[in-house]
Amino acid sequence: MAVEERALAGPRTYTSSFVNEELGLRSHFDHLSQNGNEVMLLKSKEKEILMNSKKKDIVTSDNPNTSLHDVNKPCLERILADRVAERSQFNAPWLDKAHVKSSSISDVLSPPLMILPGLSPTLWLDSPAFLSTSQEQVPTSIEDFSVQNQQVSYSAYASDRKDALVRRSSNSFISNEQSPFTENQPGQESDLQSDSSEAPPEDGYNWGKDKYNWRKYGEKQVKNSENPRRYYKCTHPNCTATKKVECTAEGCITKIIYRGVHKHSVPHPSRHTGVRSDWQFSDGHVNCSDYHGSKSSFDCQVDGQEATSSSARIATQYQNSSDLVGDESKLKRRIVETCATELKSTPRVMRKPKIVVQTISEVDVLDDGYRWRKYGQKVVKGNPNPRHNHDVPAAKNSRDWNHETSRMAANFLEALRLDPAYSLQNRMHFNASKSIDAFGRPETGISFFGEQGLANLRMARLDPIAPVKNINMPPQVHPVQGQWLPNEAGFLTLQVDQGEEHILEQPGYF
DNA sequence: GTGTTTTGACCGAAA
DNA sequence: ATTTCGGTCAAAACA
Ligand SMILES: [Zn+2]
Repeated sequence: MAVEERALAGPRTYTSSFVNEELGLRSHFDHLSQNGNEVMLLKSKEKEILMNSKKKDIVTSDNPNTSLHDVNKPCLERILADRVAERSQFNAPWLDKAHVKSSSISDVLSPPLMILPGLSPTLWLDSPAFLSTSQEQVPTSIEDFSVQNQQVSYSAYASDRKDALVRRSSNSFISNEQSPFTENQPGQESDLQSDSSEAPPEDGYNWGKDKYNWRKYGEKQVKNSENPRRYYKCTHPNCTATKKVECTAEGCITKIIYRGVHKHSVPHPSRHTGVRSDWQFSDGHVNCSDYHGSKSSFDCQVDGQEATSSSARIATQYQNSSDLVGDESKLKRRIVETCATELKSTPRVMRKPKIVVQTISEVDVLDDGYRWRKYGQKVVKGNPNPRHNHDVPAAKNSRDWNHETSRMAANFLEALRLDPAYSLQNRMHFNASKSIDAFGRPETGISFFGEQGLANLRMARLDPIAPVKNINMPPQVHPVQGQWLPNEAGFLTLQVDQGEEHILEQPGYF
């Protein structure tokens, strides 16, 4: 493959700066349901944030001094996953709901987590999103987004051994893999790596696979890492998404770094009637269209009156709509995931994975019709500490601020999507509440704040006009440039990168 | 014949 | 100016 990355795209009309991404999730659930298997997500251990200021990555490492490390305690991720399983109508036999509701969450939320007054983990899990039935899988809360997305993002799959195992030889499990949820085609799968004799990861959770097809284009031994780094590029035409994977000799994935956003749908597992959802998050509106043509949307509105310099409220409503707008994603992001390396037996499948890092946005495609490759970044004079700017969205006016806050919120969602427990384990302050809105409908709210910035996400759930099924995707992350970084107090805050002004200067955005 | 992986070369950025 | 490093290229090998 050659140089399409550098080819100039023809001028395009700017429409939106948001991301459009399709993901097929329902098929996963279908498969899980069909096999009647359980979903197991191993807990993440407590993490401590380390900063590589040069790389602008957040790296965390194991902190053995936490209760999250205790295998015997229920894992929040498991709990959340089980909720998903529950909602998806497949078994999750290991969940002890009574236990969860009574005390286990508190155990999971180990000391580093600061549970604010008013936040009840039980309440959190009792949010409408979790209690909704499978007939109305409307993402009504952040939890909903995060959990469902975790399913997608990390391709959690049933612990059925055949399915849990990588089915190709060599290291090609990284690339060109069908979804583990795809129905097994006996003839096809037989020639693949027969790992059936090996023990699958106990968590039944394949952290190395995802729903895209990748082509390896390089491998390098990087410093300070005993494992080589392998470079992969999405095989989809004109897609610039890449990922880097570090693997032990045994095939245990220790680190995955995603970069870029796929500009296409998830490659469809053939012959499977999966449900695909298209999501668009465009200027206050989240539109969703699933595979069966049912469409829905909800508004993500910023309440300007509450939008002060320190807080904002984003009200989310669900409503029936079909105004999907063609939009191309212009966001390039980097998602770094670091996994623990405790794999004992099964090669190529991560055991007890550990998701660590946050997203770092990096735009290389601007919406001016051309593609741009970032070649440098510089701290501007007079800005001694750019990393600590923009805790509070900087804006020229309330609309700017609203947008910025909205993007912060979306990034928060993304953070949770990557790891629902992340915010907890990294001392992200948040608060959650459950209440009844003016129309008697339950609503779940979550607020998060760091050093200075404070933003409230308040998502009111409205009963959809028509039953909305299979809405499994979150609003897409706004193309904000920044990352979640711990501040001096150890709180995680979104840091909007300096030197990325082009983001804010996108026409039609502010 | 096509698509992918391997692997040393190559390149730009930073030290 | 030179070295180091991370990332990419691309030809050859491979499936
Ligand atoms: Zn792609």
